[in-house]
Amino acid sequence: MTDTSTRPALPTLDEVAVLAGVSRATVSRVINDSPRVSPEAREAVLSAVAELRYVPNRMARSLVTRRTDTIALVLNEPNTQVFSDPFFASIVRGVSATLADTDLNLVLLTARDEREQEKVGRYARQGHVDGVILMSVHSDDPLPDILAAAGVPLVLCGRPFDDRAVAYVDADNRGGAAVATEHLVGTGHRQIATVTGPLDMIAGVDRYAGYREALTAAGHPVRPELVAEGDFTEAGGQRAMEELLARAPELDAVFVASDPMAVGVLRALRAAGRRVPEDVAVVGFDDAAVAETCDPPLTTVAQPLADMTPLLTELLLRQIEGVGGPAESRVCRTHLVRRGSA
Amino acid sequence: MTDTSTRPALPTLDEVAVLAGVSRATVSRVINDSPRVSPEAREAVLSAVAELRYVPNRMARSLVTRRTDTIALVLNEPNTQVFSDPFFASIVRGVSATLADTDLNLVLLTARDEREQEKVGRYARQGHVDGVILMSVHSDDPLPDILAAAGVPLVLCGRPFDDRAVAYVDADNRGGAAVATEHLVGTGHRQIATVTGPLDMIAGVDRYAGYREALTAAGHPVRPELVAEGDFTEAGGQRAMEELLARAPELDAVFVASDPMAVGVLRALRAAGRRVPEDVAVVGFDDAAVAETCDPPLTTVAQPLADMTPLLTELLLRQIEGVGGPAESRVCRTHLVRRGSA
DNA sequence: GTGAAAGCGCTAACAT
DNA sequence: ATGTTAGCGCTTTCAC
Repeated sequence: MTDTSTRPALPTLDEVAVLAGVSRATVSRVINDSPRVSPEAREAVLSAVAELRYVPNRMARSLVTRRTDTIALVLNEPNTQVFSDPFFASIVRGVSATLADTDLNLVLLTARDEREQEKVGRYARQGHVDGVILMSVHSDDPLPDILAAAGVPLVLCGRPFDDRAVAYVDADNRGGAAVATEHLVGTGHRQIATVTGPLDMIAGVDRYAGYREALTAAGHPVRPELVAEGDFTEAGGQRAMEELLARAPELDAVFVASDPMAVGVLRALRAAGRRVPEDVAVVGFDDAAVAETCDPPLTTVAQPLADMTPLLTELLLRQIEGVGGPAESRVCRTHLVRRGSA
Repeated sequence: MTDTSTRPALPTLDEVAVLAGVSRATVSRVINDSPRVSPEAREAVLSAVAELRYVPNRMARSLVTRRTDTIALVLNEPNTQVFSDPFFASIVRGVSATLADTDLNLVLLTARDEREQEKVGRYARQGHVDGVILMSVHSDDPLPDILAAAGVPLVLCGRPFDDRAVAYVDADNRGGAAVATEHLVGTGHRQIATVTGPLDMIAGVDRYAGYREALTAAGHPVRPELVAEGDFTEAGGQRAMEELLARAPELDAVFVASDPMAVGVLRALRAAGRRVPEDVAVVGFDDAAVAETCDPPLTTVAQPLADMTPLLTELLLRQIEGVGGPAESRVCRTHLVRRGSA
C-alpha cells in the first residue's frame, strides 16, 4: 500500500494532450476558450479533460500570465467586533455577490495588529492577488501606503483621511448627515444634539461635519455640550446619550451617527423617562434594517450599499485591467428614509 | 511618460544575484535560510535584496515546491448571520493567532450557496492553498467530499454527520450537555425541559443526545412536550421557550443548547412572570462571555475554544507535512461553569 | 487550425 | 561554500 498521506500527482496539460491526440498548445487554447480551435479538436480535448479530471495548475498559469484572478478583501480593524458589524457583513456579501458570475475569486484577509498588517502586505506583494479592497481605514493605517508602494491595485472602502491619490468608494456621509440634521431643523427643533461616531474614523468625522454644516446653514450655533462621541456600538450610543442628558437636558432632538448607536440612544432616553419622538426626536444613519426594528421605527439616512459594493469591484477591476488614467473614486448619494412618527 | 497604470516590473532573483555578485542558487539559499552560505555572501545578497526591494515571486516558488504556505478557513454557511456568530469570530481569531508566529498565511473563504461552494472547491483544487479548515458543516454539505476527492488536506471544525474518514475537531457536545442536565437533576429538578439547537447541525444533535442520555441515566423519562427546537439565535430561543411554557407550564428547569438562545429564553421566562432560578433553573452552553452578561449570570457549559483552535491548525499541518497515518480527529473536553445562583 | 519552442521565476539535485 | 543545470506546468509567439 502506498503512502496515502501524499497528495496524488495531478494530471498535467501534457497528459491531456497525449490522451486527446493533440499538442499542448491546442489543449491550452481549449482551456482558455480560444476561437482558433476546430470543433473536433475541442471535443477531443474536453473529453480527455473530463476523463482525467484535469484542473489547470494556477501557479504555473499565473507565473506566465501574471494574473491570479483573485482579489482580496482586507478587514483592517484591530478590535474583534468587526465581524459582528452588519455593515461589514453587507460589504462582504455584496462584493462576493458581484463576483459570483465572474471567474474571479474573493479571499478575505484580516489584519488585527501591525504584525498581521505586514503579513497581508507581504501576501499581496508576493503576487497572490490581483488587487485589494481595503475596509475600515483608521487614520494611522499603514496598509494603503504599503500596497500603493508595491503597485498593488487598491480601492478603499471609505474615504481616506488625507486626500491621497488612492481610489475609494464611500457613501456621502457629510451630505447624509446634513440632510438628517436639516430634517430635524425643518421639523421645528432647536436644541439638536448629536452622538458622533469615533472621530478617528472618517465616517465619524464626515457625519459630524455634516451635522455642523446643516446647523450653521440654518443659523444655529454648534454647541459643544450638545455633542458626544460614540463608537458605533449600542453600548457606546447609550453611554453618549446619558452624557448628553446630564449635560444638556433641554435638548429636543438628536442626530445619531449610526443606527446601532441609535438603539442605545433610545434605551437611554427611555430610561431617563424621555419620550420619542414627542419629547426628543431621533434620526439615525447607516443601517436601515436596524432602524426598522426600533420601536417606534426610526427615521434614518440609509447607506447605499447596493450602489457601493458593485462600484468597489468595478473600480478595482478597471485598475487591474490598466485602462484609464489615475485611480478613480466615487461617492454614493445617501437618502433620508422617513419612518414612524419622527 | 510611460504608462503608470501598468504594474512595475518586479526585480527577480537573477537581478539580485548580479548585483550581489553571486549565483542565483546562492541568492535562493539566503532567501530560504540555508546554513550553507558564507557570511560575506549572505551579507552581499541581503543588501542587494534591500536595495532592489526584492520580494520572491510566490507563483514561481510554489510551482516547484508545490507549497503555497497558505491555508484556507472556509465558512460554509448559507445564511448571512455567520459573521455575527461569536463562535465563528472566535475561531477565526484563534486560528489566525495560532498562525501569527508562523510564516503561514490564512485566507477566509465564504461559500453561501452551491455555486460558491464549487468555486471554493475549484480554488482549493487549483493549488491555491495547502489545506482547508471547514466550518459549520450541515448534513448535506458537498464540500468535504469535493476536497477529499481532490486530495486537499482537510480538517472540519465540528464533527461530521456520518462518521466518515475525515479529520475533525469538536467540543464534547454530548458530554457537556449531559453534565449540564445532570447538574439540573442533581439540584433536585424533575421537569427538565430543553431548547435544542437546529437538528440539522451536529452540535444541535449531539447536545440533544447528551440531554436525553443524562435524563435516562437518572431514571427520568424524556418527554416530547419538554423539548423544543431552536436555531442558536436569541429570537429562536425566545420562541422555543414560549412554546415550552405553553405546552408544559409545570417545567422547573431548562437546558438551553446555546447561550445566545439562553438570552431569549430568559426574556421569555421573564415575560411569562417566571423567576430565575427560584422558579425555573436555566443552564446554557457554548459562549461563556454571553452567559456572563445574563442577569443573573448563567451557569453554563463552556466551549473549550482555547483548546480547539490550536488543534485545528495542528491536525491540518500534520496532514500537510504528510506525517502519520490516517487523518486524526480530536474531541475537546467541556466543563460546567457555575455562576450566579443557578 | 495546429504544433514546436521559448520562456515565466524559482528550487533542487549534482558537480566542483 | 558556491555555481551549473534541469525542470515545475503553463501560455504564447512564430512558423507551417
